[in-house]
Amino acid sequence: MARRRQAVTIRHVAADVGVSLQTVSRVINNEPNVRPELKERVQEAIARLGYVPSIAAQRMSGSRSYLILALNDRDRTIADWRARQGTDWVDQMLLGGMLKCAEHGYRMIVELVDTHSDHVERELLAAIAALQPDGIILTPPHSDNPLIVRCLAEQKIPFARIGSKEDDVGMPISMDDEGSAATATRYLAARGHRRIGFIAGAAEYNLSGWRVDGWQTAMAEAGLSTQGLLHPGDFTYASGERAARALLTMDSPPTAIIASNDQMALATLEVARALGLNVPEDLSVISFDNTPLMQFTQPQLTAIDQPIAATASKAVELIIAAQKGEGPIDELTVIPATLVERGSVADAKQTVSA
Amino acid sequence: MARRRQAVTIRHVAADVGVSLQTVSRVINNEPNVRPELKERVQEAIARLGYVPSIAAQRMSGSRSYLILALNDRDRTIADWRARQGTDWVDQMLLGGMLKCAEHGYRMIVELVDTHSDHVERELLAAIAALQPDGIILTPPHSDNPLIVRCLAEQKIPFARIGSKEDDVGMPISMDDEGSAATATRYLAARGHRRIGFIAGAAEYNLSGWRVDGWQTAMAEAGLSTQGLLHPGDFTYASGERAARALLTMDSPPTAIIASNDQMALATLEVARALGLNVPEDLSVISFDNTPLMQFTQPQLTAIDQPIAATASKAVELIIAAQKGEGPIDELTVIPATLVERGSVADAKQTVSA
DNA sequence: GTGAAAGCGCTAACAG
DNA sequence: CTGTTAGCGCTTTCAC
Repeated sequence: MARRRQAVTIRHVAADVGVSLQTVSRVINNEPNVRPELKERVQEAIARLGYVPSIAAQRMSGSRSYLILALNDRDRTIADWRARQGTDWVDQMLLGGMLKCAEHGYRMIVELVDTHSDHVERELLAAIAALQPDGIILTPPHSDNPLIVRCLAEQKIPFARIGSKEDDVGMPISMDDEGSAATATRYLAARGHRRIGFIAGAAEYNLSGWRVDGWQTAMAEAGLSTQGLLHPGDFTYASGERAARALLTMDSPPTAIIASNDQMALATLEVARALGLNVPEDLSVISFDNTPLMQFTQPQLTAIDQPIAATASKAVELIIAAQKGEGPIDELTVIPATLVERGSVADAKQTVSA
Repeated sequence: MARRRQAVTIRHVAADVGVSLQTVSRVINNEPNVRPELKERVQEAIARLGYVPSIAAQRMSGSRSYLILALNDRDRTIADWRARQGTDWVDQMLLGGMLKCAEHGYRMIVELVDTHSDHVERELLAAIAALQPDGIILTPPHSDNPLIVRCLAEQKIPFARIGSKEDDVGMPISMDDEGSAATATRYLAARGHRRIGFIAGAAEYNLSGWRVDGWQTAMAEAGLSTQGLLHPGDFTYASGERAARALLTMDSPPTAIIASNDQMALATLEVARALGLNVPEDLSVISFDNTPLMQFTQPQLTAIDQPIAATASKAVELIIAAQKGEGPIDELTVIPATLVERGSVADAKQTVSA
């Protein structure tokens, strides 16, 4: 393979304009101390010559790499891709994150890391050493993985923690899990539901707990009991099936169920069907995440939409700001989630008791 | 921001073992001229110190960048992401391409380029100058965009052309569009269908034509006429709707329709419903692509599955091989596609005529 | 087989 | 305000 060299370098530009490399460098990086007139001439030459700085060289000389790593959990991500169930988490991250990166001349690289591996740190350090990214975006469940978080803190790389509320290190961004769970609960209560079941997500994800909290808060607000109405799950279809079956076969079963993700909501739909319950007439269902499938179920599912793109976009902004020396923003950023109304919720039937 | 430097460099390793930088470099790159015993000691030190070469530095000194660019059409990709219809093209590319990259120590960067822009070349050149990738994967419709192809050929960067059959420059890889269209057609013919309609894809994509070719070939084989059974489309739902309506309202309409992508198949389903036709009893439908949604339509759609992951994986292999100086493989690589049987195809009804 | 020297394209630090 | 100098970490020559 022929050794490929930069076609046009800072040198060419400098020679063309008749200034030093430094001046060109200053113009590129929008630094002060260049006369407007000169700056303009340099910019003209850059455009005319089609000069684009080499990221590798910029990184080498100790400046930015213009690279942001988006760290996702290896097993879960690959499983989602293989399953082809329409889970578009990565797409939404790219939509929000990558486009925001592009606005600032950055690139986003998706990196998969096994959160359970005993050498997470080594994997991470290797990626950092190889790429020298300017920032890292952690997604659940990495966002609260102490090994990863500590490792990054030591490296002094700005990092955003999506789905985390820990503000000890890094920049936490939550999608308002608690608030949106409460919203869903209130929405059901307003329709007359008194017994609202809740299927929790994997305990490994902190957001699972917040969703439960939101439900409990709203239930308490409405003066409703949660006794026996909470069932654990782990985000898988199978766990949703077990939970839904347990909830729907109990004495005085719930008339509405909130599932902590789409797969478990899908399972709930199926269990209801098997039990001869019509959705939404006999059972209202609300799911979390709102992946594309939710528009194609029978009936279409009312769901809490996770603002993944907006969150990823915000994460990139925070990183770039931190990188500019504006210091990491360690207060929690909350991106609001919304309830998408579809066809899986109906008013509760009139109770027989007076 | 503190100027971040490599924690452990080739220098540390060299000093640790007591050899020159050169020797360490040779070991890293698996080059000859290092005694096995020495090589082992160096490798041990690398592992112990946790040394990982800096990609930026490697690129700087004229070697590989270990970066592969996956070029997708900006508008279409963003539209798909925004629509949240479950189109998982990018995911499947990552699944196949990124994992294959990882096997070889490469990274894949997704890059969006507007194929219609009059400065495609400038955009492309800018990405190349900035990233200095070792190879580029072109996806439709970029794969046959003469501006892009010529530009890359001049840059002497190995590039794969997914969905192309042009072997003039670059490495073409097709997903057997013609063959799989023929497969679908034969599958329907074997079930007694004599009038099989075909909705073509956007003319801008060469593969649209190949799919038509495959259909025509198989129809001819079976001694069936294609007269009036071909209708243009452009991959959008709206165009599928128009085409399906035209086909189904003609005199002696088709009893089966093959749509060149999922959106148009979805539209066909809807038009059939509007026309009071039951699928599959009155009309059989086969779609192309097999995005996740196809499992959730009513009925589930029988579809030709596009082996995107396998294709992307192959593209990465070709690039890495070419990069190693094994020279570009310019013969067409064909990745076989398969027909996924679901519920949208039934035997043709007995014709009334004896 | 192994090592020393030079330089990739850029920026930080310092002079002027 | 502008230019000069000295590397960043690595690989390529080219000696030995």
